[in-house]
Amino acid sequence: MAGRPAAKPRKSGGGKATKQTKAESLPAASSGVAFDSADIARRSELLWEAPAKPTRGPKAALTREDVVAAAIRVADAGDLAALTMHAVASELGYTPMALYRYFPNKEALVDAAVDAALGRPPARPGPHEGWRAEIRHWAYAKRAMLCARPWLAELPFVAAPHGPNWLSWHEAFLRTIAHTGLSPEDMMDVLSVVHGYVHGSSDTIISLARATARGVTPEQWAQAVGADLCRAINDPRYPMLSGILTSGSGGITPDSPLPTKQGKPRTMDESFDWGLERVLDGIALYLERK
Amino acid sequence: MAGRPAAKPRKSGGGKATKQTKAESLPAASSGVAFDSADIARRSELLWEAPAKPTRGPKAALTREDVVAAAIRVADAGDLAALTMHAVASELGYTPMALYRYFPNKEALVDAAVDAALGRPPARPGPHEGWRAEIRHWAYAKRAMLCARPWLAELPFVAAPHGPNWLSWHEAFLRTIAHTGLSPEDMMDVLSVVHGYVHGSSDTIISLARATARGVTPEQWAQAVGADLCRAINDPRYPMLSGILTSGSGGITPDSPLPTKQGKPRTMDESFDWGLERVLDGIALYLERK
DNA sequence: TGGGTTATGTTTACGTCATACACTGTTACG
DNA sequence: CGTAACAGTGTATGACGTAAACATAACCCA
Repeated sequence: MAGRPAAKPRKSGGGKATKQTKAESLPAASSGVAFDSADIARRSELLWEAPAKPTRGPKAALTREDVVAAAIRVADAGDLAALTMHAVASELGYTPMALYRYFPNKEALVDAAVDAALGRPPARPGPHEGWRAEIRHWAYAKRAMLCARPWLAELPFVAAPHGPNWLSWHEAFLRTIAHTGLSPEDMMDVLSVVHGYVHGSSDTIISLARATARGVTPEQWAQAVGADLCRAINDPRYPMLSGILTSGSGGITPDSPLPTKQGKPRTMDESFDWGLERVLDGIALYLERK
Repeated sequence: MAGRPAAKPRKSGGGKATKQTKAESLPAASSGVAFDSADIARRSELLWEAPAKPTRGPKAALTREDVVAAAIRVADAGDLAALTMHAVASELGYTPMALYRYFPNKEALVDAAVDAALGRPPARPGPHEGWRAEIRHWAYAKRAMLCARPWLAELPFVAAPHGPNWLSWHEAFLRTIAHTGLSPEDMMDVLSVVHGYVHGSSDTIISLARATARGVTPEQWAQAVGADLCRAINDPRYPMLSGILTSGSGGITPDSPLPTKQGKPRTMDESFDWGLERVLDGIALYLERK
């Protein structure tokens, strides 16, 4: 029963991805992110080197780009757990092992899919509106990108290999502060603080984005997360949290109001803006002092 | 061959964890983090409810705390991928299935291990040194905690269930700004911006911490990451990055200098401090304006 | 035009993982 | 002492990543 027609796509799954509705199985990241210095280097290598163009064998039916696009489609439709070799292969109508002709292992495929999914950074806003408006523009775009592809945020935020798009986002940021007179070290640190804030403070909205993508209404989601937090209320160990949560504000809210007390809790976007403005103020102060 | 003595630990592995030296297999988080509103609620439930104390059967040889402690030991010794039911069980000298008497599934065990691993937040610094020093203290402690247990940072940063320790860290933060006169909304947003910055900007040092925990010297690590970034040099698509990287600063550096050009690149701790001061400046400015 | 060579996709198999199920033995209440 | 509830075990199942072997297809050179 070995290899019948071969080199002919099987069209197994029927075309579309298996969808992997299997719900969640694992609770956590499964790591595997390489940290040996050699590993980091090897992983990046694959993001940059062009595939060797062979001339002898049969023509490849796919390209790396095809596989990456399929992987992104699968992850978009499900989540990071749905991104299996089987799912990607059947999305394309091939067997899982076919993918190994394009990527040496799953890690390499995911690395490539991640970089491709980052996409290009936003174009600079019209005329020169100043660094502040430009950083804001960049930060919103980054946040929107993560919300649009919540599975990217499922990746551990430890250093991943830096692909072309990853570098583009950083490059785009640096352009926003190119004319501020900052030293190279300062520029990198400004990048780090803004990038860090955007990344680190987006978890809640990303969680919401994921939930809504699965049909949970924002109200249901807020209810669940709120109920979770409200466990702290009346717990003497958490007097501050308790006070804030019962004050009618400070709750986690989607765009619609939360079913807590009165008050006007901020939406998540408003909270993000608020924090971003603090960060920008801090940077502005530094610029003034120089 | 079914169940011979039963209810007697097997001491299978010999005592210590299998170590799971298998290196990395998966490149990425495997998600599984629950996002249905019901799931979030159910997961938190397990973090708070005390296990039902039965009275009829034989005494349980372990407690949830024992299992959690073993899980943390396993994760500490390896990484998040090493944290398998098999590894935890054999760390304790039991079969994998024994753990299911304590936790309904792996997700619940990991949730519990994560909260336990967060530990208690730091004590407030001596006398009242002002909110700024207190936030700094908190931020350093959080960062140190993440570096000490890099596997925590492998978890996707999307909202996880909020256990007792998680709430304690937040509670401790709120105490640092309790006397600043901020509104509840502002307090939550200050928390969010600092927490977001600390979390989001720690990826590099956590990556380094992981690498060094595995025997990679900081120099080797910096070399590898630097070489990765340096791919951008001379690439016309990244003029800004290129310029910064060749300027001899802005490179990613451990505590020791990087083998780039001259200049005095900041250490990662210095960069973290720098960014944190910007954030604090922004908050201070807001306080002044009120 | 026809072998040799090499790359392609498939089949099969294996090891790891989480975990369902059935089982044996244990405990303490009635 | 019986019996019901529970502890830990063995086995099995299905998903996953991927190694190895294979059958085919395209190209090269003769």
